[in-house]
Amino acid sequence: MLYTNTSSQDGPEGRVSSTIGAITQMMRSADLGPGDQLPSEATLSRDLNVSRTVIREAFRSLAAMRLIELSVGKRATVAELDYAALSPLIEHGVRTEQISVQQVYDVRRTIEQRTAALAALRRSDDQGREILAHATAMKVHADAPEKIMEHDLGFHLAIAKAARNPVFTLIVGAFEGVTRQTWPIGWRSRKDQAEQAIMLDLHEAIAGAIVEGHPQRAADLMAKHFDESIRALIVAGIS
Amino acid sequence: MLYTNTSSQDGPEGRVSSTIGAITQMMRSADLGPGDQLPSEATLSRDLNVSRTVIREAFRSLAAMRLIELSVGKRATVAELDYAALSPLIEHGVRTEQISVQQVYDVRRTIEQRTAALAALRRSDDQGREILAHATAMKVHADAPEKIMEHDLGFHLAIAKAARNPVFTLIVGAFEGVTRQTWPIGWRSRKDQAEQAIMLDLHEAIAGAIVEGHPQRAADLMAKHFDESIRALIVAGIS
DNA sequence: TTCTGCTATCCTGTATGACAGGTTGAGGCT
DNA sequence: AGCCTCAACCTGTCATACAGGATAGCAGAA
Repeated sequence: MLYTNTSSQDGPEGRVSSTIGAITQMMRSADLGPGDQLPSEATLSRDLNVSRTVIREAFRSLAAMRLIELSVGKRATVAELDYAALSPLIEHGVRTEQISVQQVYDVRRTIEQRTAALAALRRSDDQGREILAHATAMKVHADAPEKIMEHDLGFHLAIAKAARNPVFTLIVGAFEGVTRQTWPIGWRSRKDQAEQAIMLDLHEAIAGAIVEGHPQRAADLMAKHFDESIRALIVAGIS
Repeated sequence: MLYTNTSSQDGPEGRVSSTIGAITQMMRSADLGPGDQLPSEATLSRDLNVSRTVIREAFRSLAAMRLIELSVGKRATVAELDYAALSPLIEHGVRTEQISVQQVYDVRRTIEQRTAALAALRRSDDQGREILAHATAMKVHADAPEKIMEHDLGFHLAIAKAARNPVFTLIVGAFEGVTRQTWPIGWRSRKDQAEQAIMLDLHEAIAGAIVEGHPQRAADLMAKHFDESIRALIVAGIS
């Protein structure tokens, strides 16, 4: 009495895929929002006529796509958007040489010109302060590249958040992993302190333009910043 | 003799997460590229001292993130970049009202201005022909909105591919699902044939600028196109 | 009566064994 | 040499079992 399942037709991609579809459709029908609970694995197993194994693999898939969140002992919940969701994919593309670092920086340049302009228009006071704080912190820790990098990443992410469009945040977050791997290379290629100071000053200038509400200036400075960063990476021999 | 596993420390996130890390690191160490095979589930189960269950859930997660590809009977292989990888995440964000349609279009406007300019600079002859073909096909099927939409989607994706930066393709592809759901609304809001003709002409003009190699003109026309599309959605009451 | 602590219950994480069915390569037959 | 068959391997799914986290409800103490 193995297959009692002749009634539900599996798509050509197997039961797990069908189940993923069924669960997403169920979320849609029930109009579940972030934080809402999904049925338990056992319940879904009964309702969809598949084993708990299949439900679990479907859950894992949905969790990997950041549509739901799993935690032990508790039911699965609908997930909030997470800016880190896309990082693994981009890192994989770069590692397998399907994406070059320069291509990543070209996209960042395009996106962040816009986030800088939007941030200048839409930032809250708190967001303005946070952006400025990251920029000044970068200068303070001038001898600790690790800390400079963290504040640099925080700087760009804070600008994306201040642009008040979560899709931009998502995209900027997607590049954080790759940036973390390539940043030290670019930093080392800026040989003397003068070159390093130029980069730090640029960050401060961008923060200033955003805080003072000059979108065009913020965008232009951001473009300049990326031109300079890309140049530094080329000097270091990054393709 | 249940837990023989005291040697390998599980991270605080459970064995599946640790195993995902171990597998990605293994791919890195072995320098696996797209198409290369991973070890079998049984082998990994032995090597990593976890059950096949854990290996399978880790594989499902990696497959959901599009880092690997699974197929029955064959071993898992390292995946090529797939422009459709991000669609589910964006759709989820829109469905749960964490992202608005206008925010999606603002990002598309930003990105596709750039892809249009790059396409004008870098397109191959074949790519130019394909872009133009989509634009003219949209006019031919003027009475079949379904077909117009498909050629519209193909048009924008072809431009992204002609820009020769897979990250742009990835991002443009991410919005295909959402666009497919909102496109008909925008189309219906263009009441008379004159308004519809404007949109079709714009596509043809963009294709022309790309084929003739005018990046600035292509970008400007693309911006105009999105301004018009966003206006049409606002008229239709899309927030 | 209200607060506290314990327990029964539900739920997820992991392991194990079993079997159906797809895939592939090694031999053997023509 | 070319083709065919089959055994070995591999993934997909199911059933069952148990450890341990989470939680509500009940009982006892203040």
